[in-house]
Parts: sequence; structure tokens; C-alpha cells
Amino acid sequence: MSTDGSTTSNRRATDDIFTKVTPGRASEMILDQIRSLIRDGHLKPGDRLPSERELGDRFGVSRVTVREALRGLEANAMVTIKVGAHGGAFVTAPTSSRVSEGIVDLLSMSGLTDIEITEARQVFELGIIPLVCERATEADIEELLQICDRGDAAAGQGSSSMELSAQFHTRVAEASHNAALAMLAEAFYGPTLVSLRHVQEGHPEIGVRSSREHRQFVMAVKKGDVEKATAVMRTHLGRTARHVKG
Amino acid sequence: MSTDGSTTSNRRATDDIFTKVTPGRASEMILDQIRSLIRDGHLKPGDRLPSERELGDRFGVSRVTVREALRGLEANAMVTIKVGAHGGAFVTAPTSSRVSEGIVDLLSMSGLTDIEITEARQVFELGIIPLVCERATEADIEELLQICDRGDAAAGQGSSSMELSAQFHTRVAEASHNAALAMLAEAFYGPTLVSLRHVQEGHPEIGVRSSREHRQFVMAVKKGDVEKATAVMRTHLGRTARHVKG
DNA sequence: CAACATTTGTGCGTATGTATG
DNA sequence: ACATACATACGCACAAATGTT
Repeated sequence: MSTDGSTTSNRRATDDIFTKVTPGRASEMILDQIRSLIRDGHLKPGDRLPSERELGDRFGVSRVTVREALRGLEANAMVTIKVGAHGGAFVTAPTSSRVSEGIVDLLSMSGLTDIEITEARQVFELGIIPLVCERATEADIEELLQICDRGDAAAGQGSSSMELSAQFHTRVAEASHNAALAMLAEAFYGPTLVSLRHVQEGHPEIGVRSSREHRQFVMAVKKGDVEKATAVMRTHLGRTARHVKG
Repeated sequence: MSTDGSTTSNRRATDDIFTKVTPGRASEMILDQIRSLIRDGHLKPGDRLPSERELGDRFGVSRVTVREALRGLEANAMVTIKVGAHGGAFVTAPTSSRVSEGIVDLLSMSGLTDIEITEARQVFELGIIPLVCERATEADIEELLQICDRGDAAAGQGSSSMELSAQFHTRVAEASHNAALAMLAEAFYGPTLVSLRHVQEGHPEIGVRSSREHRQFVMAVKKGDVEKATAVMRTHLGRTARHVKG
């Protein structure tokens, strides 16, 4: 995606045989330029870009063109645009949830099958267990147990524990104390990708079972027993996977 | 990537039957609408959207507004816009490389440390080994060995084997025969994320060593020896990780 | 001081025309 | 001829700051 463009149009006498380079889209060049500024740190999160009109002047283009560039940046969540007196385009702080949201978007668009995603999830979630066992703090364990409690309560009244399950697994990943892994977990368990939601409906007893396994897992982590934790998680995920395939 | 969210959100939990007519931006509504059509399969990859003018007529907005919507879709790689006589906006087939490219974009924007990314890569790459051992075909093995050969040749003349290494690891992930996993691998080894590039420079002998380990790994996979393959890969990745940290 | 009105800066949308592939 | 890309020019809507009652 790039465009480049340099030579101004002087296609008269000195026809440059080099650089055929179609000027490309102006809006895209502006987009690239601003994006570079953000990437290189010249524009930090929270900074406000000049107004459309001023940008138009500076780049030598019209406001429409600037707006199109801003639309692109906005679509990629690099800026947020506010209207009003002191509005404008502000560089957004990239929150982890935004990133994982983006990943979800991409994944859901990519024509992956449920089976593939479920499998990837398994690989991922089993892989982080050693890290989790090694690094989980008291607070991590505590919170995970609380989620288990809530899961039990929800299962008791037949309420959907699917959401809590997602929360549990996400929280487990956070216990790896690695933002990249936490992000991926969030993406995998994001609301868009839960093609598993219907699984739960017909089988409310699964909730109880899951909750028990969750708790077993936490206890294993607490003891630092990687083997046990992995084993528990494997069967836990395995059953879920089987429901997906069937 | 991205999308959704943000600006002018007036998300009422309860959808009133009478929806506000001017909820937010016209361009965004159009974007959402077209995106839904793509997601739901009413617009399939390769399909051509109506022209700006016609879309403008249908939605009751001006061409500029339509264009902004298209820019958003284009920024998210959902459509590609071609100019010219039979140009227009075409729904793009989501290639896996596009997706992973998007993930790279997000990751590079997310302020993750090299250490975190390297670690995630390790988790992920060790996790797929069982799948790879189980599913790798003759062709997979063959191609991997070819990459090893090229690696040896490159290392022989001191050329940078970093790229080949990335290629190797990506190809390994492909041997899992799971598109989701292949995508993630591609993302992790994308050109933007190789914070390891400089590692290689000062230590050309590493290339030779890596290549040897690559070959060992392939042989283990060929025999279906998960244990051995995992062990080899673990030390291989471990050393790389150490270089990152130091 | 509080409630209301005005100003001002900003983005959002429209309409029309030209250039270009 | 037909499509996008861009410029120009204009008006509107919105939100915060500021002035006024």
C-alpha cells in the first residue's frame, strides 16, 4: 500500500523516462506521513493534530483530501476525531483491548473455520501454562478463584456461564504477565469469536463441570504444578473442542 | 483491523423501535452497512460495489460521503478501489498475509516490548510442534529442507540468513495445516517485528548454528518425534531470546 | 452566584467542476 | 463514455468557552 509520488507533473519537454510513478493518491500520502509521525513518536498519544483546514494548507491539498486521510487513520484506530469547539483529531493511546479487537476483526474476516480457531486457542492456552505457573501472583490466584465462585453461582441458577468462562481464560492469560499473550487471549475470547455460545445453551450441566475444572486448574497453578495444570486444561479444552466439531 | 467503535457512540442498550435518524456520521453508517453486507456474505470477495454516484443516490448522500466510507473500508482492507473505466470498489478476498499484516500493524502500535513478543513467539511456536509432527506431509518436509539448504548457502557467504530463518519458522507453522496458526506465525515473523535483525549482524556464526538446528528439527519432525523436535526448538528459540534480552 | 445566551472553532455534509486512467 | 481523485466553495451541526442577565 504505498504510493509514493514525487515528481510534479511536468510531462512536457523533459519527459522523465525514469520514475513513471503515478502520483498516487494524495490522501494516502498524507495518511502515510501522519502514520509515520505517530509510529516514530513525533506524535504521541493524546496529541492533537492541526485542524482539517490547517492540515489542508500545510499539505497543499483540500480539506476533503485531508478528511479522507483522517478517515483512514480513524479506521485503523490511530486517531479519534472529536467535533466541537476544541475538537479535532487526537492520537489515540493504543489500548490492549483495542488491539485485540482489531485482531478479532481480522480473524473473523479471514474465513477461518471454527475448528482452526479452536485449535489455535488450544495451542495457545496450553503453551502459556508454564509461564502462568511460574509467574502467577497471590492476587492472580485470588481473582481467578473469585471468578470460579461467580461461575458456581451462575451455574446454580442455570444462568449462562459462558461469559464467565471467557473471563476466566482471559484472566489466566493475564497471569502470564505478558501483555502480548494477554492480548491474544482477549482476542480469542472476544465476543465476536465465541462461535461456541450455542454450545452452552443445550447443556447447562457443562457449566458446573467447567467450573470444577477451572478450580482444579487454579489449584494446580497455585502449587506450581505445571504437569497437573496442563493436564486439567487439556481435558477441559478438549471437551469444548469436541462440542465445536460435533 | 479495527473498526468499530469509537467516535460518537450513542449506544443505547435497548434498541428502541424508533431508531434515531441521525445517530452519528453518515459515512460511518454507510461503512457499517457495507461491512455488514460483506460479513454476512451478501457481498462476496470479488464483487464490485456500485459506483460512488449510485451509492450516493441509494443512500441519499453525496459522493464525498460515500468516498469517506469507502476509505474506511479500504483502510481495513475490506475493499480495494480501482480507478479507471471499469474501476470501482471491489470486495477483497482476505488473504492470510493481509490478515497477519494487520496484526503486525496492531502489534507494532501496541507498545509491546521485544521481550514480550519474543516470549509469545516461543509459546506459540513450541505449542504447534505436536500438530506439526502429526500432520507434516512429505512436501512440507521437503520444502523445509530446501530452506535449510538455502540457509547454509547464505551462511557460507556471510549473507544475512535472518530472512530465511523467518521463512523457515513461518513454513513450519504452515505445516500445522491450520490457517489460524500459520497466520499468527506470519504475523510474529513479519518484517516489522524483527527486532532481532541487529542481533544477527555481529554474530554471523549464529547463522550456521541456527541452520544446523533447523535441520535437526526437521529430521525430528520427519520421524514424528515430538519430544526431540520440541527440545531442539526450545534451545534454538531460547538462545535467540537471550540475545534479545541482552 | 446560577442560569441562560452568544461567540467561536471545529468537524460534517453538499454541490459543482476539472483532471486522469 | 465512465469511473475515481481532487479542488473549490458554501452552509450546517455541534460542543466548549465566554459573556450576559
